Amino acid sequence: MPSRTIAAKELATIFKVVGHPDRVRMIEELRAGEKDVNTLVKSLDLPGPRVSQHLSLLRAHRMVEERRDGRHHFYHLSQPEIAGWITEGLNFVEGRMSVNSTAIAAARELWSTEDTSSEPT
Amino acid sequence: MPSRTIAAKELATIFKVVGHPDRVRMIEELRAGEKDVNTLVKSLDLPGPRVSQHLSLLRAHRMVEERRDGRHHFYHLSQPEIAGWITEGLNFVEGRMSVNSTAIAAARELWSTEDTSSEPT
DNA sequence: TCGCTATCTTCAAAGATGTGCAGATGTAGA
DNA sequence: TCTACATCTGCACATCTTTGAAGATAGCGA
Repeated sequence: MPSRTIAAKELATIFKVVGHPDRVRMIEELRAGEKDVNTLVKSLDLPGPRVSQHLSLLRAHRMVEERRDGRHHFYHLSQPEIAGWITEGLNFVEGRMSVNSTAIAAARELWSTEDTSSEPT
Repeated sequence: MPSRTIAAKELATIFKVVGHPDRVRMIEELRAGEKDVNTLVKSLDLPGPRVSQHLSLLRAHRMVEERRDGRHHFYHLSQPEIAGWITEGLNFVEGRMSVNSTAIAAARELWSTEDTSSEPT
């Protein structure tokens, strides 16, 4: 199989994994640093099992890593730069139809400023 | 609906659209400039209707634009920079399991050098 | 003009995959 | 044991993908 076919398949996999609103939001939540499952459940306002499933998928694709402390499971991005890359996608969202572009601008504002990731002290 | 929810939904849509190997390859093919459908069919080695369907989806999301000349339908990226953005995703592919990383490196080589897009003379 | 061919799109149906939910099952601390 | 935290399982539902056949449009030659 030619290398560009392999690469296309792998890239598509990544895109597919990120291609869900809940998961996009989870990654953006984790941009600011590690969080435990319950915190995510509350801040995303989603049922527990659902968050758990999304995390399990992200974990399977090595996009997040788990750290356990007692009964708390903390997750963090294994490649924090991925959050910035995702945000860059907003450039291709703007200018498309059926989009409230002020909402996009606001989100970009929110997500570009919070880059306090994984830099311990 | 909060702006980050809207943005997450829109972003997820983009990711989902790009989240298919055929479509990744199509976008990378179009990076070098516009091509007609038959050329894509041959270079991707895919059945015609399938290419057409993928193009139709990309068109619906304003990622490509069509130009007709006789019986030929030419397509080009409406935002050529999107190809570079997709290639950046390779950074997050490398280092994951079950991936032949030399193939990824080769693909990056291929795709990063071909940036002769939409610059007419 | 008529028929033929090439190019491309659309449609419908079957199969594959992803999602959402509810309930059961771990796991750790009190 | 009881409770809180989190995951896992199985099923119904929805969406995506693939394929083949049919439809639209444009050029070409008799």
